[in-house]
Amino acid sequence: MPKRDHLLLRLAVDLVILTVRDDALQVLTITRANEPFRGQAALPGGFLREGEDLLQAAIRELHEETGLDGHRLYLEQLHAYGEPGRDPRGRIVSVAYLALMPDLPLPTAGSDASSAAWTPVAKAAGLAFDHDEILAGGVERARSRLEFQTLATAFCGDEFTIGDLRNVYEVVWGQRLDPRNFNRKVLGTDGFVEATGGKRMPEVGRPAALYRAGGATVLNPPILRTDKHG
Amino acid sequence: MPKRDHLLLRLAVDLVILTVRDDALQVLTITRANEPFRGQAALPGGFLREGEDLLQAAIRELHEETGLDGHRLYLEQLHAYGEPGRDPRGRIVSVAYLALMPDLPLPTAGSDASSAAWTPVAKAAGLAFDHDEILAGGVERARSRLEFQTLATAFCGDEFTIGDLRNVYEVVWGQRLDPRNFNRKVLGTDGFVEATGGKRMPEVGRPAALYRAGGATVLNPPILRTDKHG
DNA sequence: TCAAAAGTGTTGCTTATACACCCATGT
DNA sequence: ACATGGGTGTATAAGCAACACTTTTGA
Repeated sequence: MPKRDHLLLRLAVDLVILTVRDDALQVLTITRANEPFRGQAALPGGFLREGEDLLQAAIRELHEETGLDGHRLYLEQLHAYGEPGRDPRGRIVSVAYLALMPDLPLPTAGSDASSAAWTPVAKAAGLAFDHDEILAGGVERARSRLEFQTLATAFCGDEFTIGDLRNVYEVVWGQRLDPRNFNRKVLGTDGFVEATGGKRMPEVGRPAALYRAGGATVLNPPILRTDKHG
Repeated sequence: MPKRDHLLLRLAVDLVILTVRDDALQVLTITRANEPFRGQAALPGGFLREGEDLLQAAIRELHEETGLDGHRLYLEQLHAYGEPGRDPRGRIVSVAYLALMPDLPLPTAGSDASSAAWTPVAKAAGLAFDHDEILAGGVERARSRLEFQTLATAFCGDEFTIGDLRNVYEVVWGQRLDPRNFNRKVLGTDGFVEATGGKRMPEVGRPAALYRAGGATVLNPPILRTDKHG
């Protein structure tokens, strides 16, 4: 058997970690401490280890970079990138994962050891490697997922108002939604959210009922972007 | 840097090649000539080579197994599988690709060198490795794609009737569709199909107009499965 | 003339959208 | 009182499923 059938390579797992923060869709980036691309922003990630599944590696990297428990976050595989020249260090294939999380204070943030920072997706150009492309794929996946699945709740904390949820949609899609119709769509979908019974006082205006994420994952009927079709 | 950060592995590309044949959704399987799983059915695939992109590898494997030009087929990446124990030969991560093609005679079929054969998806249990799971993922992706994209035409030849196209949907979804409504949906979607001007005589009944694939890829409005929501 | 598949018209139900309107709070 | 966001009701429009009906062929 020819040698070329036995190409050995390393496998990286890169993370597109998204949150909604300050009314903007933001992505967690790190500043590279080593060459190549030293000092440049990049997506967090690392190499697959022995005896480790891809998802396990994604959860581990997520924990290492943010201190968060990846088991409790929404995490899905995005795409594999394997262009020969994509990493100057050699032949490295990357499997990208998408993580969605609420705007929590990062446990490792503030420590000198961590260079993780939130960057608005709209300003996150010029990432290292092919991470611009990976980020674009992750953002588009998230946008699309909101249409057909209930995971907008993954951007919210344990308790949230319908207004919070609507804000997630508006920020992720970059599009205004009718608050009244949105309300009914969400409450009319069994298992999307369930009332906690509590209320939250806004700075101004009527108190809003609080909800937590329901058991459903598919969103039927879907909540469609109107400008979806180019 | 610890050694475990430098795990070397091989990367395989496996293909879920689907067609509609004899009114059934069928998948191309090969019979394994070597251990492990010698003599057992499996999805076609092979190892990534030096200097080769993942998609290039998929196109190459497709050509080697079927003799077909992968550049002319619908081909998309499905998912990466990396469970440590998935391949007895060692640490092998597999990236699965989905290919859709019309029911053409395979150029390599019939030759002793090739063990490629069409197997109805409904009967394709017990494949080698984790290929049952990969196949299931590919089939579900194809079913879902038909709802929102125009690629049902990828299952048809250069020229086809609306009835042919409807048969693709019915077979892939395992669901009957109203011929009259289907007709209007397809013809009412700009760029889905364009008339060639020709007609085809069926064995019995009125001749049907012939069409070829149009330029559109997104299907707006979508053609939805009714039983979609479990 | 009949069977079978292609294709058109129409009806009525189901949804979505747009927007009028009311509710509950802080200032 | 009024500004502000939360929430309900409703009319109009659009979409789709169901099905009656016509067309075009071979036998």
